[in-house]
Amino acid sequence: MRGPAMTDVARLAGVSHQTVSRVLNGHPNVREQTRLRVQAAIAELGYRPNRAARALVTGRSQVIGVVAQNTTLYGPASLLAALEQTAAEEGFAVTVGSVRDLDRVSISEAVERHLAHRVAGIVVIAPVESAGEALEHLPKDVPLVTVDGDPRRPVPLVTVDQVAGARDATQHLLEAGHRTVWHVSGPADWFDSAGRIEGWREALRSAGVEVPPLVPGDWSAASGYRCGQMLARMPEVTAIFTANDHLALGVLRALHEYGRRVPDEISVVGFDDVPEAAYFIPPLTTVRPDFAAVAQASLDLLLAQIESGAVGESRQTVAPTLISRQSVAAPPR
Amino acid sequence: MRGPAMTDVARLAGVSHQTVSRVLNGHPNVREQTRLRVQAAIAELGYRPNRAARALVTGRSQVIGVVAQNTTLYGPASLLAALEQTAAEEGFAVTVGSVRDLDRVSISEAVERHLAHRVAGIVVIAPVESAGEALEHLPKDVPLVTVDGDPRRPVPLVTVDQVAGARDATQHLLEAGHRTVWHVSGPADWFDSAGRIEGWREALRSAGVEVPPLVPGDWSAASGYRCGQMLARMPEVTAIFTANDHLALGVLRALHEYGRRVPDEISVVGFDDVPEAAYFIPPLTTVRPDFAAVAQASLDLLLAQIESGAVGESRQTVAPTLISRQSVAAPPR
DNA sequence: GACGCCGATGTGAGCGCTAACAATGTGAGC
DNA sequence: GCTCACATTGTTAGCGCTCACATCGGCGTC
Repeated sequence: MRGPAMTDVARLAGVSHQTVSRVLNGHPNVREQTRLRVQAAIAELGYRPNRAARALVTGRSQVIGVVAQNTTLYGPASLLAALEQTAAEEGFAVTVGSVRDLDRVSISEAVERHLAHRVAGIVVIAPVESAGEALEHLPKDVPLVTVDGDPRRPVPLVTVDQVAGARDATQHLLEAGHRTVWHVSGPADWFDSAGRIEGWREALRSAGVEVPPLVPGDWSAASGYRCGQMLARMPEVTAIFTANDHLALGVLRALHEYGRRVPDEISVVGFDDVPEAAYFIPPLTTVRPDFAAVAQASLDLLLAQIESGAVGESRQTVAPTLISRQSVAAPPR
Repeated sequence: MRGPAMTDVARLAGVSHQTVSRVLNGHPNVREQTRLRVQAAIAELGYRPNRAARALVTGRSQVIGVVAQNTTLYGPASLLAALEQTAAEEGFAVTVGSVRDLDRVSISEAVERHLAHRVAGIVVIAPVESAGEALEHLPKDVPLVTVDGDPRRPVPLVTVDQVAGARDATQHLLEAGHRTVWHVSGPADWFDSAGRIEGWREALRSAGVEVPPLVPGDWSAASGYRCGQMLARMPEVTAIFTANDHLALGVLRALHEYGRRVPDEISVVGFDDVPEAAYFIPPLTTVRPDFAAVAQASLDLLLAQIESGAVGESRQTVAPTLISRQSVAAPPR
């Protein structure tokens, strides 16, 4: 019942199994004619090399493990998909090890599970404070890259340039003529949140503008709605930058309920550019991170580590793009 | 550099490697005292069994392959996450093999890739017509379950009861007093679409009500917007059931632009209950599929096949729930 | 007290592959 | 014609594990 093995192919092609192995791995010193014969035999038998056997002998499988928490959120889901796509192009499979919490124990366990499978490398999507510590106490002998992780830790890191994105968004609102910009943030322990807050503050400060108090949310439309209910009743608020699009959606609804028109009275800018953002009421101006680029960069870093054997420490930042739609206008006079 | 192997543990515990194996696999005939000694040795060395070696000798790894197309969409992403969660509880890892198109060649390739890794079973998320054929021509010797696949094919299948969900949605609108219900559908080649269309038609027919022409969309908010622009200009339209929430979002925006108030003039019901649906303007009444239940059912079916060795043929249907919010009201008089 | 039985443990083989080395064949160079 | 270098192919030995079977005691039984 088991499929054909290398020896079966070898027998059919009239060569040794080692020659079959050489053909499979693109070894140079194989005569063209032999190669063709082997390939014909492979095709005839429908032979597929057994990855498990290869992994056993080489000590590494062509699999990359991804550790992530909530792959239902738009960001992580997009990233995961992009990672999978990119990995496939490089001949790697991806296994997901999702995790209930991003604390030290959970992450260690997920990583250990991946190690048991002898993955070639691990990508940890570790966007929160609590994950940072875990990463420094991991086995050092496996290639590892962090995505959206702690910028201060000495671990290879790829991340969207949150600060730049937030600065762009805030500046965009200031340039539209607003005296200042309010910010509905993500959860306090997320680096993404922190970066976006920093970019927002930076933009306001360098414009010499008063920095209003932070309005803390938690990524969800629900919390955006709650924050929006508050902001809607403050007449001095004319511009809001939310840490993601779903927060913006909640804010938009609250503003709508309070009869505050967007963008005539209040302008709103989001972050993420979820596919539906263009169909919010009104269409949302937002900042689009390039998940494909993040995935590519992560994989490049990982593959470099895998090939060199050295554990790197570089970090890469991917710049996001401001997508201008109709939720921003000049403030009412 | 390689971690400790079974023999290292055996040596430390003063037993044979086979006894270690027995402890690891929970074999009954091991003396308690021996078991403890072995476990102590495992802990001391930080030993992790090499899955690749086990996969090699057993011919099956504790991995489940998932084939899916677009894991960025809310439905597939949720399903994947649920599948991963459930599999982890059963001691299985999940590898994703995403696929550009759901045609026969792409699916076969993805399945073959999984087979090369000797996965224990495969879950194919195959919601479109073109995938159906591929599934009948797959190797029969690997446990396989289809999710949201072709109800007419003789393949194990788990699916959300689209028909029932759509019927509920439509009936809900009829009960609110609407004379009939229009439907913005998903793409024609998706089974989900077909089921929802069927449920909608069924509900209308059994209420003895005229069935209006179908308005075909493609899941996206963009197409919902286009359809909405058309429906907004038809005074006789008072109730719309859209095949998913994003379509509904597009429809809502179009209606808003045309000044048609929801739900005062027109009621709208969606499908999926995306987390933001409660924060649409107005909050969307929708149908919530139970992804966790689908994942559980798929895995149960798969594990049953894995254990029995037989390729099953059962199918399971998971009933969705209507979530009532504010986008539905009685029609204007 | 010899016998058989059963629970606990050890032994040897082999899963399918790659890495290292050995053994050919082939042609250039003298 | 013979040697040497090099390209091509074969041989052997595991990788770390499980499976099938062998072995070893201790127990109850007659």
